[in-house]
Amino acid sequence: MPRTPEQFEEIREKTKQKILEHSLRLFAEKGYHGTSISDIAKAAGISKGLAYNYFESKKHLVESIFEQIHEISNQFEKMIAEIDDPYEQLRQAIVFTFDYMKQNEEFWRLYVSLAMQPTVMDTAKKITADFGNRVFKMFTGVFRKIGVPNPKAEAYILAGIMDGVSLEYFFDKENYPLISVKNKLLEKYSKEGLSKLMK
Amino acid sequence: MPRTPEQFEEIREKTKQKILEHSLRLFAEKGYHGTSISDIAKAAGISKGLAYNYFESKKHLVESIFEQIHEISNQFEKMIAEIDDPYEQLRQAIVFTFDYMKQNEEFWRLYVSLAMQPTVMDTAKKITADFGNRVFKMFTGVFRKIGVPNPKAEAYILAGIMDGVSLEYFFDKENYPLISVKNKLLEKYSKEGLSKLMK
Amino acid sequence: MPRTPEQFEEIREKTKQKILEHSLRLFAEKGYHGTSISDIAKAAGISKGLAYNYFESKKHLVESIFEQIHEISNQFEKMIAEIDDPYEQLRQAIVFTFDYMKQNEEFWRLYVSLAMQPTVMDTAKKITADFGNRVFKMFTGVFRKIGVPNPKAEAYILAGIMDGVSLEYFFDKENYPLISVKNKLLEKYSKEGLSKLMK
Amino acid sequence: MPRTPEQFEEIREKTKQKILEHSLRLFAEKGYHGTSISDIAKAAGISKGLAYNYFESKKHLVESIFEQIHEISNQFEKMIAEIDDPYEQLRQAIVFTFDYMKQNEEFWRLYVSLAMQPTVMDTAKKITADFGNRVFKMFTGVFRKIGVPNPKAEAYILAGIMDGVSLEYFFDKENYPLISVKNKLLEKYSKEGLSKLMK
DNA sequence: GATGAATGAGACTTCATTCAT
DNA sequence: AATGAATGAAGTCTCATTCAT
Repeated sequence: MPRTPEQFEEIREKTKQKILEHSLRLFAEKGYHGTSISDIAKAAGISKGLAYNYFESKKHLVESIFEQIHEISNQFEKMIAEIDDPYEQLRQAIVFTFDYMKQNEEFWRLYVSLAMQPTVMDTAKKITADFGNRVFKMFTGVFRKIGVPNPKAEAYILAGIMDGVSLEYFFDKENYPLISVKNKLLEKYSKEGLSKLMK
Repeated sequence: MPRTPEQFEEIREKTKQKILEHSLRLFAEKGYHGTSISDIAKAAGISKGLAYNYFESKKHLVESIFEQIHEISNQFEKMIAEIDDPYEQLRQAIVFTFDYMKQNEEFWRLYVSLAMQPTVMDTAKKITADFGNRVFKMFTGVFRKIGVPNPKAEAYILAGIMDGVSLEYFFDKENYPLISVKNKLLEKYSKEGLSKLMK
Repeated sequence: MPRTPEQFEEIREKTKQKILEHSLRLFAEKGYHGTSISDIAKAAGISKGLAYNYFESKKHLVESIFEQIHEISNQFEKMIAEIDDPYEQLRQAIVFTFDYMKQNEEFWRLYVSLAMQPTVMDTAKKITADFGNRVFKMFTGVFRKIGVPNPKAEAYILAGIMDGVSLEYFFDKENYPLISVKNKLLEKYSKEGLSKLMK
Repeated sequence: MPRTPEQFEEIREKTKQKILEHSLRLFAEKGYHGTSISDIAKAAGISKGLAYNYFESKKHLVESIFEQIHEISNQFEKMIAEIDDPYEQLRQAIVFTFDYMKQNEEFWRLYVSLAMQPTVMDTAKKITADFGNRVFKMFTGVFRKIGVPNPKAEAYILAGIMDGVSLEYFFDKENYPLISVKNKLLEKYSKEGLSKLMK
């Protein structure tokens, strides 16, 4: 009994997801160079050859993972766009970042570890840059609306904080006081916090 | 007649420096995994074998480079220790970080790119953690002296900013408004900036 | 369609045998250190890389070969155990050794050449020691049954003869009077030979 | 004050001896391939370059060591030649072998471990063969004089015993009952021992 | 006589990728 | 769709030997 095209499609999708899942985990755990296609295939319970049926190359595979960032980017922008109050926008941006970081550790870790790797990925660089730009523009807009002086610099700093905090959190997850840092940031970037600065 | 020990020492020192220099550059440019000993030897104008006369492995080589961070760490601490006024301490810390970043781009870039790599280096991790701790303690002390609420969180945030800014600067050096960000930070962490927050 | 597991198994077995065969020959001919994986691969008509699909290192490869000694050891013991008469046991032991030596020259040569190499193989040492012990115990038992004075020393001497004769035979196969030596030994260790000694 | 030619000669001789000594030790301990010229130079307290001033190559060095066997050979033959009684000749040959083995362990160990190595040394092979032949001829002569049947085979066996015992002794020095084996052999090859066989 | 920096060939090993089935 | 044997390039590292001083 031959499978219907739909069944084939389903199998393909499932297998693809399995590969993505395990390679994300392994890349995050052992690094891009520390993870071989063999490792991934074994973890995903498929043959090495099959992996190439789904992804052209190791690079394409990691880039595929990386492209998830688009989705995040979209979610993020959509969420922000639905809010009117710029202070609330900031609050949600911070909350989202911290939540996402905690809930998608593997992805975030991979993202952080690869973004700085030269050579590995031109595409990744572009994707990262694109994401960075969108976030940055969003922040700039918000700060401008609020009326902060030099909103661009302020946006770069907030973006920097987000990146820096991620970096350090992943560097030493056990000891990082994530909640206390988050609260402090929410306070700093609240209406009260910002208005103090503007006096 | 053999060369004198001093002559040998001089040769060794020179060659060692040449290797360190070129490997720093290449690691920063193409990443640790993207740079082979062969590349380094070629760049340094020596044979592959000779590199191993100076560094027992590729890992040891990169660790050697990494250990410069101790020196920076010491410079940094010493400089800060010589200042009494906590506001001035903060100011100098920020200035130092930005200056160092600009003047030692290659090293800083390598540092940032390796610190997040799993697998590669236990030593690097330890060195990085150590450096991070020292900076963090220093910041905490300063903020406590100033009387900021929750000085620990404040220290983590400032450390995060430094890391995040570095990250983003190196990610897109051409377009990053380093000076404007630096000034904004100096303003935020000046006596006036901080006292506004504490009201 | 992928090959069936059986087909894969068959391929693996064939290739593995090919590698073992050629490496045994080369190790015996040119010594362990004188034979590179490259040599073996070339001889076996496979790529260097493939050799590592079958044996995780050069050491493991030679150890794999070496482990054949277990089989010999077992054959030897089984054969001896099936005989009741101790004189016949001795006779068969001698015959077996000489026959095996002639029929498995390469293996025997490798065995002899490696057993004495320091450094190369801890495993080989253990295997060799184990084999030696079993043979030695067997001989001791036989001599004790026969009632020879100091059966232990006698066993050590017989074992020594076997090793020494192998050594010298392989050292100069062309000229070694293997048959005449064998006969002499059979005579010495026959019922008549031994009973003369005990008078 | 320039050195006299004699002084130079003395220095040369001393240094040469030092190199020979340490390389013998290291070769015996770690094997020929496991010992580098660097190791030897370090152990002998000289520079790598200097070693090449004394020995053309690593091969030549080990061959130089090997040539000591000539001396032994000569000592051995001279000693035997001075004895008239063939039984006493055998006795002394056995005693000499065991004594030499104990007193020159390193050399003997190297000899045993290298004699079987293919590739390494053509010269060593020749030297070894030469030594073997002389011993063998001597034994044959003795057995012929005594009137043993098939003196050649008997000589091969005795030579084999000597080699085999050495091999096994060095393989597990701690546990080898060298004295008891030696006594047994002296007994076997004494006038009484041999005459029993000839009845 | 003496040094040790420097070379370069070659060894072992890994791994992304291909391909016959 | 699926397998895993097979390839081959490239990488790390070692070491006998040379050579300028």
